[in-house]
Amino acid sequence: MNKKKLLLIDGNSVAFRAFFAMYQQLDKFKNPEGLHTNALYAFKNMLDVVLKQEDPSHILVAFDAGKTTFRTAMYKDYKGGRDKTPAELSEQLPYLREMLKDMGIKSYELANYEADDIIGTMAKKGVEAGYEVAVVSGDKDLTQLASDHVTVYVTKSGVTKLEAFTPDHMKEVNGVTPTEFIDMKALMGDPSDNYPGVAKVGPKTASKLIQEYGSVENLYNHVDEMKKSKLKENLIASKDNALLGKKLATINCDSPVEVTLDDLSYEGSNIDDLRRFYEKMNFRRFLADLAQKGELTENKTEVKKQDYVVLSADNLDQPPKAAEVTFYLAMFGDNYHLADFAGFALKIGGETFVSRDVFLLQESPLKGMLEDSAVQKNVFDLKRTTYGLYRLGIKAESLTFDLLLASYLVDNEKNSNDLGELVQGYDYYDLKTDLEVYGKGKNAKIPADDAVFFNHLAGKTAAIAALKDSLLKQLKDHEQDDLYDSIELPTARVLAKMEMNGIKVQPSRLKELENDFAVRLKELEEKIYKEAGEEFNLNSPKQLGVILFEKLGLPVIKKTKTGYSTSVEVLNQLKEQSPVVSDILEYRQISKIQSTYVKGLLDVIDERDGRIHTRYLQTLTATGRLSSVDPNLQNIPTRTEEGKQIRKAFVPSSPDGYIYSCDYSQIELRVLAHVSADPNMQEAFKTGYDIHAHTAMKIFHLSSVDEVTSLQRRRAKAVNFGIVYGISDYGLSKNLDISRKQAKEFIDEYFEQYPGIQAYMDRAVKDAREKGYAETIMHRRRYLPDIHAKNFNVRSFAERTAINSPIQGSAADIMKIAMINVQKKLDELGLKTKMVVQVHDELIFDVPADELETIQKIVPSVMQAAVKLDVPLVADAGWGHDWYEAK
DNA sequence: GCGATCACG
DNA sequence: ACGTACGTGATCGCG
Repeated sequence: MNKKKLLLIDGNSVAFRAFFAMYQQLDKFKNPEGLHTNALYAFKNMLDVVLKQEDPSHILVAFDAGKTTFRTAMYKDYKGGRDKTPAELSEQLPYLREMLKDMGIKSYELANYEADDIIGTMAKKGVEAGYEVAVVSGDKDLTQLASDHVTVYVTKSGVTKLEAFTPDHMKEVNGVTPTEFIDMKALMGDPSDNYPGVAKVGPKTASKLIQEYGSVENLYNHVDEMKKSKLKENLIASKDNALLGKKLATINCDSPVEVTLDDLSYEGSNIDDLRRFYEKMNFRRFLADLAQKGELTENKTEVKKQDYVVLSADNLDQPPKAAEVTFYLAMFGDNYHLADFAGFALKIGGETFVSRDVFLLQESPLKGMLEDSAVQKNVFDLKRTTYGLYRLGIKAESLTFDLLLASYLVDNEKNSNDLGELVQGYDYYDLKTDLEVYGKGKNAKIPADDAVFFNHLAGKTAAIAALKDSLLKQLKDHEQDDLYDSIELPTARVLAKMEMNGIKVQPSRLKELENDFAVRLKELEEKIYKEAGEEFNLNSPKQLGVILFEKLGLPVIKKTKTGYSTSVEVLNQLKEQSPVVSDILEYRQISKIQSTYVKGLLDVIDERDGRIHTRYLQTLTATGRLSSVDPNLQNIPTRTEEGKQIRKAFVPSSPDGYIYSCDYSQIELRVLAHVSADPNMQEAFKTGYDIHAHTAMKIFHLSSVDEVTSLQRRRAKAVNFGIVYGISDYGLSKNLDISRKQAKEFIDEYFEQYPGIQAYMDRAVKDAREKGYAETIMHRRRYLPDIHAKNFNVRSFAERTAINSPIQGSAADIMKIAMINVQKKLDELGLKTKMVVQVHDELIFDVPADELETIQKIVPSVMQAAVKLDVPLVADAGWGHDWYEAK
């Protein structure tokens, strides 16, 4: 291949990003000599992504040579006031160069010049010589180099995601061309490089000015013609700053670099050197990758060969008796309610038994073992395993270790439903991923070759057994053993039962709705076509946009990446201008209900028992909440009357029975009152006030809750919600459709009235910064590496998450405890009532008529007693002959 | 396979 | 000045 592609990497800035991208792993990534290795590791990950994406013929990684450069000669404070590079990072830099060398990649630095100048110079040379050039950096300074033949990639959240800056993209982001971006920077200044620019000029103003005048110089040629304004004064006052800024911001593309393009030719790694380097750094992951690559080119060096015995009807008595076994039940596909069985593996001590024939499990030696509570079972995915065995008529007992749950608690980011992938996160490489063994998409299948499949199955039990102790230790170190033993494991068992129960659905009620909605949709459709003057696909936002904004000429309120936005928010603002808009809104609403709920639910009723069996995902969310899939029963409509009708189809299993619903009142705000220890908010809950009215009274300075108007209450409610989300004046103003200034006043007054809340928010952010994670009342963690991000938006998002996660997550903890306790009570009392659905703060039960009274007594009280907070927990109940009535 | 949209807490 | 609310899943059109 003759393609000439030059890859230029800004070594310092990418290393810096790499370091902070894996900052929370700092202590984990150390080689045996105590050298930190996290930046090296992340840098290598970035290189892999870029090498694959760009497939360069030539590569250079440029480094800064030292503190003094031609820029410091111009302006001595250039890059002054910067924090010193952390020692944990600088110690890695020499090894970074060593790694690059082993990878066959040239490093280069030049006295008096920055890496940027080297890159600019080589990019220029490259383009002149007919190369396509790709530049990778951790900051945006280099984007000024973008041109027809130069694409600048800037790392985004972490280092393996890259944002491509082409001239077009520059124009979109900044409104100016890459070269004009220099002028923009000159006006704005750059706080991180420590030069000032013009007072009060940020990106918006700078972009506008440069779009108008083209350059700093031309701007100053015409500055006298500008209307009198503060901006004009500031521009004139800072002329020298702006001109200096331009010099500092301009990359020198004619630096005296001594390397030639030919020097940069990339021929690939020196595998032996690289292997030695990985060994020195203890990069087992990369070592495994090297081994796998070897597998592709040389003869097959399989993953570790497992020893196993194939079980059949003839040797079922062979597995020995034991107090502890590791068991894996293989089903093909995610939905274990319906998935085909594929086989199983059973590891007892050093022996592993495998088979494709899951019906062997129904034979007494194996069934007896699985149902024997004296035999502890280690598994991967307790709920899936329990459900699969239940389908085989086996009531599994003593599933006491679940690697999936343990790993989710230790670090939910490292978690995966694919065991092979999960264990790699724990440096275990003797198991392939399901993706590798089964394949992807519609080509995926269980391998026909026994040797391959059995090895994979046996490998799974080996991996579970191998990681058990380490995971248990990590749980202990995190003070999470109680969360694991007393909350997650029992919750999994409760959820398995709820999934088995399912909820009864009356298809006739959905069919009626289907017909009604079909008629209404048809009418609306015809009306809209008439109003629009033509037929089009109403479900296509693209086609709808053309009709509304081009044909009917309505004003464009918001744009999306792909075109006009036609969301509810936008359409609501256009309602007055054209009658067709209201009809479209109505069509959208009905159509959503029809396709997602009426048709969607009809499709998933189990014909065998007339019920819907959702699956709860227990190890998915970042906060500890559950999610519900196939179908999602946690978003059944409730806000509109048409939508609510869906709930009439959810019925008790006996005709005279009840659907009983019990939900926590304001659980998140109560958690906030508890964790913040704010006396005023605690007082409001202890007194039993309507919390939103109480907040309104406080922030609007009323003397009693009776004086609160409904508008004031609505606004106070929005503020309360906003607080839980990590409020901003902008978000609140948008939500309430008020000015940003007014929103800010509400927030300020709120903090005044509830001083503990502000303190909580500050503490939440500070704690997250120090510990690297946020934590719930039950010690559930959420890691927040972005809390150290330099990018304002990325960091702000992490800060809001640090505030929200303990609140949302603690509420989730509480609900899980409640579910366990309620189920325990149902069992103790031998009730036939079934817990059937959980919707975050609400539990739904299928209750026989004669148990209603008992349920009313026990459910709210057990929920309220789930944990003891500094404010009371309150649960409200409702019931009726279907879900609609149970409110 | 992804973005836009909209359903829920 | 920066540009935002927190957490989810299903459906549709479109490339």
